[in-house]
Amino acid sequence: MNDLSTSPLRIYNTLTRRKEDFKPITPGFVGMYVCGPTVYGEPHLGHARPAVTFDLLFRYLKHLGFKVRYVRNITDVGHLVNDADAGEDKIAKKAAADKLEPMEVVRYYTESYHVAMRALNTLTPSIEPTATGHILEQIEWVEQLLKNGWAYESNGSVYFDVEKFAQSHDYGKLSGRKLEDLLQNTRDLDGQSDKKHPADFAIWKAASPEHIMRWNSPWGEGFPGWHLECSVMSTKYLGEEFDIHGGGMDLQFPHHECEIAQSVGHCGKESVRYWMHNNMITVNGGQKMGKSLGNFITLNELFTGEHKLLVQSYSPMTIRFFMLQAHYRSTVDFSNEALQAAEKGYKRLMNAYALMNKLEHPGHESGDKPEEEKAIFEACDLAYTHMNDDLNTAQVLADLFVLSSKIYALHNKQLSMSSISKAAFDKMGETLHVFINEILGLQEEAVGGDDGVTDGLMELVLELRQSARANKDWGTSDLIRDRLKELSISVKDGKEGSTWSVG
RNA sequence: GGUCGGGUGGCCGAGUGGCUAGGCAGGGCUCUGCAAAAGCUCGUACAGCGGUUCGAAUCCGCUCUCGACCUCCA
Repeated sequence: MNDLSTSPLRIYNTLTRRKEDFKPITPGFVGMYVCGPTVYGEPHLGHARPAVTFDLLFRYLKHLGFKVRYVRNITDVGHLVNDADAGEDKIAKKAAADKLEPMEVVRYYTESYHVAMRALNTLTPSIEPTATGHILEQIEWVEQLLKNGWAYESNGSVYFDVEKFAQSHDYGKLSGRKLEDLLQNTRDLDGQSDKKHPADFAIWKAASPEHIMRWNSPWGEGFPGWHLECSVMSTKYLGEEFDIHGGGMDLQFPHHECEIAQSVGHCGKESVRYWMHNNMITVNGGQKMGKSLGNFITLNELFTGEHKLLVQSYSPMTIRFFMLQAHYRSTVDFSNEALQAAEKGYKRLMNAYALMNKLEHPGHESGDKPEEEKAIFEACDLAYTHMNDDLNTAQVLADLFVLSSKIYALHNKQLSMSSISKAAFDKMGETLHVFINEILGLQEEAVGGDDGVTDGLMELVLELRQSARANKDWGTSDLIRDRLKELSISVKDGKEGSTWSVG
């Protein structure tokens, strides 16, 4: 385990609205639960943000030496369309429209989600439970909540009694809401509900005749209320008390608020120690992304460039880098200009990293430029300091760019290797490796074969070109460079010979 | 309307009382057969108006503006 004594990991807890030192319930172990996707459509930018944010946390916690169990659910039942007509189950509607079984829809989009998440280099969660796989457990929770007096049955549905709960508990503490305010805003709306109080929420919902996703229960055929699955599955796999619960800010209310109420109602205590919420994604200058606005971009469209708002394609790593350049609690705005900037920045960083691995240090124990030495050690330390400060990846990347500059300078002989010690050189390489690969999850984008054939061929081509250059045969030399350029291979001539890269 | 969170240089985006964020784009210089890359360097920003302070992008108030959530419901 790394030494945390200098600066402990601090994370922002939505519950307290403060950054807190992270201390796991069981030393050495961390349980984290993150709200995953509802699989009724193509994965889009909105899916990428929490996935990357909590992948980052997962990676960092593991790097710090914790044994982490990361649970991210797949919601595959009973989802309503909220950007179209109200009152329709998203998955059921999609299934009806395409004449498919609901589970065919679920299967298809779960796979799409996994493919996109792999492309973004997110690690597979330890457990990825589905709501449909936990119907029995959810029914048991409903029964327990009824038994504990926190719920009531009404026409085949079961509702959580928020009004009663609020009398003895602070319902709304997570999102800063008050029950009275909620009442005010709901009073004049549809009063034909089975609910006693407008703020009550369904934990079991009776299925209407046309509803195709339905299960038997003590209250008749129906399906579980959507807040329930997360409470049930998180506590099943992480225990009645666990460390971190994450998700998008949009889920704070009502979803996470309801989870708290359910957990208290069922377990007699709150389950979650640290609530973490990533901010949302906007498009083209702060517009929210929505199908109705015509700026809804799926990840696949981003990867291929096939969308009317996109002037080019953007690779998965560009997207990941772009999101990491912002802090996870800030909104991040997508535009072609911003993405192109990110693409270049990403390549600059990765190129520096590749050069680092080719550089060799003679081995002397002290350098003759103490200020360079100091700058390197400082940047390496700051990377950890900034990461520990609520995962401030924007600053971490800035620190890594400081190191990048040193590497380029060393590579171009603008900075002599004699300037820095072996220790500084090694520290720099180690820091870059750990942060880029392990923590930030950035990787070289796969191009061509990695069987050594491409490398060998390029070596040969560049050797031939080098001999042409030695003969001042600029025609041949430039022809080779131009033709390679047409194949998207850039050749750069340096003092120590030429290097090539794709893109 | 209610609750909460934002508005930073050409673009993106850190930063919460005084010290260079960083990336991209642009100008200059160096290197270079040319090109590219890279290094050095320049720009000197903090929505507006007041206030607190020796000193504010950073704290307080007001205004403007953007966004999230706010019946049913994953």
